[in-house]
Amino acid sequence: MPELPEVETVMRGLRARLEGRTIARAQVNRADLRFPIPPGLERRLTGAAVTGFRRRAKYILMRLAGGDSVLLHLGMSGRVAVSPPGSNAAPPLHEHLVLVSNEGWRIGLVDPRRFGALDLMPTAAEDAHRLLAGLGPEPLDPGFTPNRLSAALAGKRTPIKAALLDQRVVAGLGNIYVSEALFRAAISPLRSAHTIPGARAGRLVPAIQATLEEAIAAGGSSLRDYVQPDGELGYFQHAWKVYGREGEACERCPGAPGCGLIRRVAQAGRSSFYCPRTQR
DNA sequence: ATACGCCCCTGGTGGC
DNA sequence: TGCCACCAGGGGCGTA
Repeated sequence: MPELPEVETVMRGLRARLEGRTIARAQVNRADLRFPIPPGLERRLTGAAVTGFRRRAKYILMRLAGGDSVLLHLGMSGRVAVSPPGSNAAPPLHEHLVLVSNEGWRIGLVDPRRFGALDLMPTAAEDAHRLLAGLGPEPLDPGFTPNRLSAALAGKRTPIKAALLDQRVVAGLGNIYVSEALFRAAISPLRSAHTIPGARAGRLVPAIQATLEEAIAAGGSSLRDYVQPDGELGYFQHAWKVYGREGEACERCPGAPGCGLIRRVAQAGRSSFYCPRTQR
């Protein structure tokens, strides 16, 4: 799915077409996503002025004049398709929500697997929403420090890979960027989380931040169904050092004697990629 | 509290 | 060409 960089890219695409505009038309085509789209959403959106956007973890929040916020989560396969006024291409399959702005831009939420979600809540209570309430720190905020991460990992016997996927520890990382950040920090995904606090956390925090910032600058990673809202592909997938590179030589040790090849292991049912020689 | 397996759902890919 | 197993960016739930 869209992880933090992809969600950030999608949020910016929505902002460019909807912030300061009005939703002229809203249509729900299919309500049974991860949980049902609230029955009142269509009516609440129609005619609403959009005042702003915010991202929290992998969630997008769209604020409406009048005090409500729409929560959008893309799940594994969700994407947003934005098309300009006058384009009359056939709507894509699995387009569950369509918005048309007062300027005629068409915004479709497409999600084949329907693991995504839409909800409606008062803007003042955004952070109290059950899906947002337990989230850990934003990795790109100043509050995400080695000390904060160390405190969250202290005493955890679980592998660092699983700990970083836990949205209560840090919010917004997913399977791709955890592998990439651990490579950058030269830490094995198999290492127990309680051994990270200290110097390793000092490497890991900037590694997570640099990985995410570079991915955002590249428009995210494109694979399977992810494209930016304007239809362009993100291109960070070309910068992956380990994800999806099983059997290739690690770029930190190509050709070196005893050079390890990138290895794939399953942890908690998800693939982790790492270089067994340089990641310890 | 914590950790793991399983489930939600559709589609793409590669092997036979 | 067809069929089938397996895999996929998330996350919540029940069970130990």
